[in-house]
Amino acid sequence: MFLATATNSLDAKGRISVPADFRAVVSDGGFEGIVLWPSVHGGFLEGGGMALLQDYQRLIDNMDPYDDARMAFERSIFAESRRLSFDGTGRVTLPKDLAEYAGLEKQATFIGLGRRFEVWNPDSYQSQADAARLMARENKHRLRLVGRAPLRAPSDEPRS
Amino acid sequence: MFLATATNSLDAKGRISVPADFRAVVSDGGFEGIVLWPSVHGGFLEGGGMALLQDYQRLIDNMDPYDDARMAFERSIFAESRRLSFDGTGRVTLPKDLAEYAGLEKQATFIGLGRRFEVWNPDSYQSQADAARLMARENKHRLRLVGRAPLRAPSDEPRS
DNA sequence: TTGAATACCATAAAATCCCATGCTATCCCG
DNA sequence: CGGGATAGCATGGGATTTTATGGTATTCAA
Repeated sequence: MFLATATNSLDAKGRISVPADFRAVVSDGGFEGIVLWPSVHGGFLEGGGMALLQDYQRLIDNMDPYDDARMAFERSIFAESRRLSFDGTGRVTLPKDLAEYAGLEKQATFIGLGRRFEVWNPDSYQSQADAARLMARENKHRLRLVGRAPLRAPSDEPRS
Repeated sequence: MFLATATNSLDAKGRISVPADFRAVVSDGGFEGIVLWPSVHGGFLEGGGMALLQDYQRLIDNMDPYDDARMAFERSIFAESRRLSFDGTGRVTLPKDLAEYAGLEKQATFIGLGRRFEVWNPDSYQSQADAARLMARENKHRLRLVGRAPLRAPSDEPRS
């Protein structure tokens, strides 16, 4: 699972260290590296290991061949994504167009989001994070762990 | 289940012993350590084992992919949380930013809350606990309603 | 041959491992 | 019941390894 956030530097050759925790996660897909693509949600990158891509593949296989969403999916993820392998010390070289798309220059922030991660310009991310925190607080009631929760009155988590 | 509370010391390197009871609980997720994140409810930390995070993962997986709240949760839970593994004697190293967020210096109090736990500055927790007790006393008449199931339980109706 | 991409080496800082010690609760046996 | 042995726990410090990052060499192709 991709967790935590870390900000690392891009060097003159466009190389950047992938956080060690993330490297440990992607080692399962059989490919020593990550996959990155420009996000359809905004000016940042999304990524994961090969295992994630295989999950998406399986998802798409189950969609109707002429479903619009399917084609959008195929185009926006598979067609746009790059396979970047680690060098000896766990860095990848960021293709120029991806760096440009996400506005990455000196540094980049890796954000762990469970199954996948995102790569942001550090400054742009800050405001995102603040907004997310606010919204999470306002919607906290939706995070109840109903699956394994014992039978109890519908009051909120006993945050005492 | 995380139960009871314990106060342990932070050493010069930022290490702190996780209460032995808690260590026994988290061993299930396959990862020998805990996960901690800054609470959105106040200046303290929340934590649990990997199993708890997997529960959240499952919950989020079932939300609409385009739901704004979903992204907010991903960002405020996965992105903010840290995976801290035990050393040989059951300690973890508290990242500086987390310690700072919760105002932890010499000591920290672990509070078991069943499925998860919290980590507080001992002083803050004390005053918070006092306030909670006071509020509980002032509102004790409301407590009668809390334990009750929404559709009335067979045992607790006075049945005049 | 020149440029770009890739592999290899070096280093400082940070995280991790490993061993030692005092304390406390528990057990066991007289 | 008592007192010593024992095991588990919290804590301290030094040694070792990993990580992030910079630079240099080498390969490959145009």
